Amino acid sequence: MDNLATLFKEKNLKLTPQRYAIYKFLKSTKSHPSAEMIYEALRPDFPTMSLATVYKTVKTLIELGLVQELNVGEDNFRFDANVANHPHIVCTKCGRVDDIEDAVFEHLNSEVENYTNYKVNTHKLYFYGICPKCQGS
Amino acid sequence: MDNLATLFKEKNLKLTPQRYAIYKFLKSTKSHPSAEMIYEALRPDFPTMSLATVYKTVKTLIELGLVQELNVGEDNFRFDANVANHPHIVCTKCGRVDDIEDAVFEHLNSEVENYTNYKVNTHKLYFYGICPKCQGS
DNA sequence: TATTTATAGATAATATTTTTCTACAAAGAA
DNA sequence: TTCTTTGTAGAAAAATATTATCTATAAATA
Ligand SMILES: [Mn+2]
Ligand SMILES: [Mn+2]
Ligand SMILES: [Zn+2]
Ligand SMILES: [Zn+2]
Repeated sequence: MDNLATLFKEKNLKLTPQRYAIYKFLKSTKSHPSAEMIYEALRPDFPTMSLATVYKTVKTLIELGLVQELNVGEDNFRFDANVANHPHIVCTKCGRVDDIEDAVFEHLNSEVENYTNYKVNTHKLYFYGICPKCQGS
Repeated sequence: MDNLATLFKEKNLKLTPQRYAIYKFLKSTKSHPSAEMIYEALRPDFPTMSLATVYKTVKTLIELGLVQELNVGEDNFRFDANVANHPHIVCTKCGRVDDIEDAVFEHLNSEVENYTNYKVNTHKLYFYGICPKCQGS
């Protein structure tokens, strides 16, 4: 979090309270929130902060390589402060998005180069199923 | 294409020229067009057709199981008349979306169940890279 | 023929995200 | 400290993709 100030300074960006709070919140959660969810979560502490600030900030954080964007097929984006490429799973019943821990699929990139003439750089992998909580009900 | 008429009749849906043309176009192409691209492609033959009709028709086709929706991370959806679950690759330079032929990743669903408590039903897998044409330039 | 039903197209509405504008505050220079 | 520059928050408007509403029409049905 200290190198955060350094990184912002390097890019001539200001580490404002709003930016700091949004990044800290994303770092603290595994819920993969949308812009709206970030906005609601920080509203108690930042009642004057606008949704546009959330959007502008996550965009800044993405450009800095501090956050990645997930597109699980909803009508909005979700954000993740874990910038390593890792797979996610979406509960099709309640909508929650979880990490799949310890599962590594990086070998898929080179594997798939046998089936295409593309130069493959990365991939996005989303699983869909029913979460433990929804399996009960 | 004959069972198409039967299927529509079963569901009390009318196989209108617009619907037929949209489905036929999707069947004929491997370009994974967006609604806008479908609209533009059919405009010469259907100059009065509205974009709303394209949206309503692809939705209908999806409900019938004749078309699937792709979300490669752009600001819009793309559509595919190949409804089998198959992986795609996106050129990050020119934006084209191609099938990855013959590569099967269905085993991933059960494989990933070892790493999560979810009941896994399906997945979406998108690769990103540079297409042969863009590698040249 | 008369009537019902589905739908194309026009238009308005919705939702998400981006842009514009302005006042302000932090940082830097004098 | 004062002056000046620069970056940004927030408000509001705009842009974009998609969906819903409404009506005339044409096909299907009675
Ligand atoms: Mn994650
Ligand atoms: Mn395809
Ligand atoms: Zn659930
Ligand atoms: Zn390309």
